[in-house]
Amino acid sequence: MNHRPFHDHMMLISQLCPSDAYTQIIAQQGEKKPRRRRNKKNKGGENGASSEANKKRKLSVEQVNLLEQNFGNEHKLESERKDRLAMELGLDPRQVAVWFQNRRARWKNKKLEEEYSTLKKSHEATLLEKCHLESEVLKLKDQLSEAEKEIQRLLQSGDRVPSNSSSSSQSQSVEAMDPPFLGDFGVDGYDDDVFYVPETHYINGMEWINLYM
Amino acid sequence: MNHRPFHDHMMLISQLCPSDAYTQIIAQQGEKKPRRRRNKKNKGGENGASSEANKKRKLSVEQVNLLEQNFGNEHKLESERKDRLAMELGLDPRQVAVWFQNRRARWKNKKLEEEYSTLKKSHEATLLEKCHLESEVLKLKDQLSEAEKEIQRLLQSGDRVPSNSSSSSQSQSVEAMDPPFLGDFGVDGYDDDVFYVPETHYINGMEWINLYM
DNA sequence: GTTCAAAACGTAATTAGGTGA
DNA sequence: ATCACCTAATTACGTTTTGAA
Repeated sequence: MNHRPFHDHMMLISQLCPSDAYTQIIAQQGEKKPRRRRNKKNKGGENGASSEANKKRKLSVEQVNLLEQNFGNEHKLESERKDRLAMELGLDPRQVAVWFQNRRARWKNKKLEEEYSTLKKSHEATLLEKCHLESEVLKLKDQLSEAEKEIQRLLQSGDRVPSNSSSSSQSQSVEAMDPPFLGDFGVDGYDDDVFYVPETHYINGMEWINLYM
Repeated sequence: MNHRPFHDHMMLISQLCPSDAYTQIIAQQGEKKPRRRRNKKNKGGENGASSEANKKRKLSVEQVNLLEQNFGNEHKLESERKDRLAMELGLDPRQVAVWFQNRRARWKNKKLEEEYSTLKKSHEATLLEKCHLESEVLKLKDQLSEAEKEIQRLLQSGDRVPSNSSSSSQSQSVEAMDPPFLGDFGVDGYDDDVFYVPETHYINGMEWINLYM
């Protein structure tokens, strides 16, 4: 065992002297919401705890638990909270800050993944609906052509009926409706005959709204 | 300046004995695609160049360039290549390996983001198509109902025409057509009277389009 | 079935660049 | 106009998983 080329020397000497370095922190700003920045002076003695020979990667589970808990409450970390946490955990405030930074980065990635799979589901559902609609369109076109045939038949069989008053010219107007909007987009195959919306009304569906909520 | 609390102690004790270790590598597997893992024996002296007092985080641009170039060719890194690269770059083979690992991780994230935006575009396009289809359906239903009305009119005005032979029962079948496929899926809202919603009226300001542009 | 080096994963820490008070 | 903090990218370490011998 121990086939690690370099490093592997002196790990986890762990934190020596946890005292000190948390002395001048905690007090000194009484505002409600400094909201951000400019909280401490904190120059001079940076650091402290853990000077020479500090190799301890990996925080303990309790430390991580507390950090996670705090992260759950609020992803941002004000100085006050940072210093309090650092003290409670026996860590350098800088470490706490770093932990939060990294945690936010991780969270962002995870969120991206979640959004991806959500979007994917949504996309698949929409594709299905699109299929439904396509077959619906086919069905309706079929029915329509049947109806047109029927009309032709009726007109021929009893061809002294003069009552073609209003809407018999529709069979032609099907292809020549003005597009209400969306003059041209990248979407092909809809360049003319877009969206219709003549005398009919209503709207339907609205399921798409779910996609955004 | 220099307010870095910890670390900064002996990093990279680095590679001593640079000799050897490239002796038994190169040869010895004649397969085309070992595909993964298990390439070399390569125990013992890792390392390469760059020795004492090595503070250098951050690889030089040339180093990164060469690494990137190699990564572009192939994301996987066989021991042979690793050792060759390490030698050329004056790095520890382990550093090269780590660099590749991290690079792969980065690449994965970037790919995710790309796929996300691709999927998103696709999704939006599909939504548009779906909208088109929905209006198409409305249009057809409108036309169909007009046609049905026309048929009724014709039947009534010339009501001694006995030629209702084949397809005159259609006026009812509008709502009761068997779905061509997709008997039932997880998609709700299509169970009955799909998309029709009789005389109601519409609206749709179409402001939703703003959500995508 | 066991072994074990490399891949994969998770995360700590550093650096650089940007921002606001 | 410095200072504290942020994001993003990097480097490296530690642990777990994996697959070929």
